[in-house]
Amino acid sequence: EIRAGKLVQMHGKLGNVEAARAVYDGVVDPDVILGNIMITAYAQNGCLVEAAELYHRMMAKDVVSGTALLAGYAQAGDIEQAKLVFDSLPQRNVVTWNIATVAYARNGYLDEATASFDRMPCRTMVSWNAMLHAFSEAQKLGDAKSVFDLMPERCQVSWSTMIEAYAREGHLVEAREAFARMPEFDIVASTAMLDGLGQNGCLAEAKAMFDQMEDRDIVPWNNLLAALAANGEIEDTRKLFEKVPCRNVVTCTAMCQALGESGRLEEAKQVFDGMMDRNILSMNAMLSGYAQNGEAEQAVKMFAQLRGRN
RNA sequence: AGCUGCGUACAGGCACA
Repeated sequence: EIRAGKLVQMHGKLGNVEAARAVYDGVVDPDVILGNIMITAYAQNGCLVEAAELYHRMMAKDVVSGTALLAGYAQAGDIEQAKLVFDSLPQRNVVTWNIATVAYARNGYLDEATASFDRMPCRTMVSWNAMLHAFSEAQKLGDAKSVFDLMPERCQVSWSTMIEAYAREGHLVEAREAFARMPEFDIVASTAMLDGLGQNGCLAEAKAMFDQMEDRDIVPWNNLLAALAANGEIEDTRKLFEKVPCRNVVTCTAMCQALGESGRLEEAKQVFDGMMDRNILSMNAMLSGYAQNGEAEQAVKMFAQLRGRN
């Protein structure tokens, strides 16, 4: 039964709801946890009707069942339904409250998010981090700082969120200071710092930060690439692009965009054609490349393709 | 009772903005 759970979960994560359901249906007497995994699989893929139906049909439910359903509506941005579900739940725990708080914040209801946070019976580190991030996103630096200072304890997520909040408002002094005060190294915090430096024109410092990083994943590469491109250093951008160990859509889209903006349409096209998986954003980059270089016809074609995807 | 663990739900960095 544990293996069935893993399977259902895996199919759900890959977006294959039918396969998940098939495995679930093959289990004779599914227990609560398996049912919860199935609800999650539905919820994460936007199958909210099915998720709700399963929830209501399940004989044995626990607090996770309802919370998983709530998470589905929250993720879909359906605040109304999410609120209805939240109010109807027989039990709520701190995760339930966290999801409600984040759901409000993500959909622009910052006051409701704050109210939810304030009304929570108890808070975990996740609750505090979520609130911190909510203020950061809403560009309420002062509130973010208050949350950060009031938190009973801070983890790496807290620090990187705070650094990002500073950097996004251009408060590099504070960002650097927070970064220096962090107890241990963290890849995400370093990357946030690097990006902040790059976005605010401190190219040399961003480079230095990049060189200092020991375990870089793709994101710092992409950030440095963006910083170079924003500085108009198209040659260096191109050189760096060649060196990126395993490029992803973001890398290629940024490169394509930069090449288009600098009038190198042929190269932009090459990068675009070499991309493994294109999405709306990469197509949009190519489209604006055509548009900016007077290729109206190609631009229109790309636009048609882009619409075909929706 | 206490401690420890678990197959399930929640928070941080990149391209368009």
